[in-house]
Order: sequence, then C-alpha cells, then structure tokens
Amino acid sequence: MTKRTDIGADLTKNQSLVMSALAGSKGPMSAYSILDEIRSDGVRAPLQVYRALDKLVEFGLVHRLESLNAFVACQHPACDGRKEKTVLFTICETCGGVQELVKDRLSKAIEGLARELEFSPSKSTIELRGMCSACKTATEN
Amino acid sequence: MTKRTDIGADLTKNQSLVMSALAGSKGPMSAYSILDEIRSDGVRAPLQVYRALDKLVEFGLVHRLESLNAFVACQHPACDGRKEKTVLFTICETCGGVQELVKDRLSKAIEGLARELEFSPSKSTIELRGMCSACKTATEN
DNA sequence: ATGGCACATGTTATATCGTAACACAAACAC
DNA sequence: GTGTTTGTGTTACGATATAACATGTGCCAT
Repeated sequence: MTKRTDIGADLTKNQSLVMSALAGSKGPMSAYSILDEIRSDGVRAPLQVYRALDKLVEFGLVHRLESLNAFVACQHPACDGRKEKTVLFTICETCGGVQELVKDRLSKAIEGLARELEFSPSKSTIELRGMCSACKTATEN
Repeated sequence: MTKRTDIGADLTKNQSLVMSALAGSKGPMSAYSILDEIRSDGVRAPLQVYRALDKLVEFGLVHRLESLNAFVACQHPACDGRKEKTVLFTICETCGGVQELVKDRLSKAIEGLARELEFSPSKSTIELRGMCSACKTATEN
C-alpha cells in the first residue's frame, strides 16, 4: 500500500504522523519524544515509531543522527536523488541546530579513500559536533 | 593520581582493566561486553566501565564508534598527538573488523568545510559501514 | 598533622533507546 | 478465493547509559 512521491504524501498513517512530528520540529528528535508528540493521535508503542522511522529513513525523508540517537527530517526537498551521495551534518551543541550538507569535495575524498582501501561502503556517517556561527556571534559580547 | 604515558601504564585500576579488555579484542566491544570480561576482576557495575571509558577516550587511547554504540582501542601507538586530526573508521559489516585512519585529504576537506560554514567543530564522527576488501575476495568464489 | 581538595571508586536505582514474538488486518497477485 | 506482502497493534523484554549518594585515597597548603 502507498508509494512515496512528494513530501508527506502517500505515506501510511503512522509514517505521516512521525514525519509531521519531525517536520514540525526545529531540531532533531528522539524516537521517544516523537512518540510523546503523537500519542494523542493514537500511537502508543515505541515499535510503531521505530517501524515508521525505518521506512522514512529508507525513503530518504529522514536521517538518523548516530551521535545523538535521534532523527531529523531531510532538509532537501527529498534526499531521494542523493542516496548515493555523502551527506554531512553539523550539530551545534549550544543551540541544538542541525545542518545537512552535500559537498562535492568531501564526497570525492571519501570515494577516493574507499577506492584506495578497496572498501565498499554501504552507508556513511559524517557528523561534526561543535558550535555554529550564529552561536559564536551570540557569545562574543 | 596517575598520569598516562605509554599504553597501559599509569592508568587507574579500572581504566587498566577496561583498556586490556579492549586491547585483547579483535573488534569493537560494547560497554556491557567489556563489563562481562572484567567481572572476574571485581568490576561489577556499568558505571565503573563507563567512567573508565570516558577517561580512556579523553586520553585518546580509546575511540567510541557512534554507529555501533561500541568502543575500540586506538590503533595508533596512541592517538594523543592526533587529537586535532580527523579520524575515520571503516566498519566491515561482514567480519566486524574496524580500521582506523587519518587521511590528510579528508581532514583538509573537513577543515575547509568548517571554515566555509563558520562552524567550529569540537568533535568529528566519520564512520563508513560496508564490506572490507578481505571479505569481498572471500565472497567471490 | 590535619583539614581541605581533587579524583577515583563502589552501589543502587532508574532513565533512555531499541527489538523479539505474536496476532490481526488491508491490499494485491494469481 | 487463497496465498503473499506489508502495515498495524500489543506485551514483554533486552541493551545502552546516567543520576544520586557514599566512601576511599593521595596530595599539599596552612
């Protein structure tokens, strides 16, 4: 049932609920905080959330941040076309903001490295923790 | 008490126990599997392991693999001098093997990116999941 | 030497994150 | 219409991590 086309459409009920919780959040959310948001819509168990998240990640609509055990909505229209790309996240430890980027130079460096090592990556995790420019300026007073 | 100099020396009791469990393992270990290894030495609670791990990570003797929630001994003599470097891990999903690398091209790409974004990283996580060359050759039969 | 400090330790309890196993329902293929 | 796939719902549990509090131990400044 259902095929994903554009954002939010053609998702199953639980997938839509999880997706809108994430889309409505300005930062990453844990599976359990998503659950809390959508309890009022009838979702009751962690597993329902995790199952929806698995699919959303598979669709490229959501990314998992490994260093936070949390999830964010994809910041591109849909990451679908970028499945093969190397995505990087910056995570500001001050404001909690997350930025998602695809950079050619970085992708190239990773690809080159993998080739050199004869390692076939199926998934890459690149996360920078630190302080974003906005928080730095805010601190300089 | 105690100052770290070379590997294994000048660590506290619990730190040494955790360190040797990790050093004796060919792959990454979870905190709880470390605990199981060193229960016979009198370590009883997760917290004792986590505290030792925190210090060992701080010393650069151990790295945390975020995508596995697990820990590995540093594969360099001691990662100490490399604190500012960008370390990458390849994680083979077939054999469980982990390789730790420092590559200049990658470090440069990350640094350039951070500068461009005016983001100040305090820690970077770069992990490639996939299949190592050895497992690939083993599969080709 | 003793009182204060920093740090490592020990212990219990609990928070947080994630999955196994089973049952049922809806859509689809043939 | 029967079998298959996929989503759903529920209970129970496993795995990962930390809070809070008490104790021990070396150091060193007065």
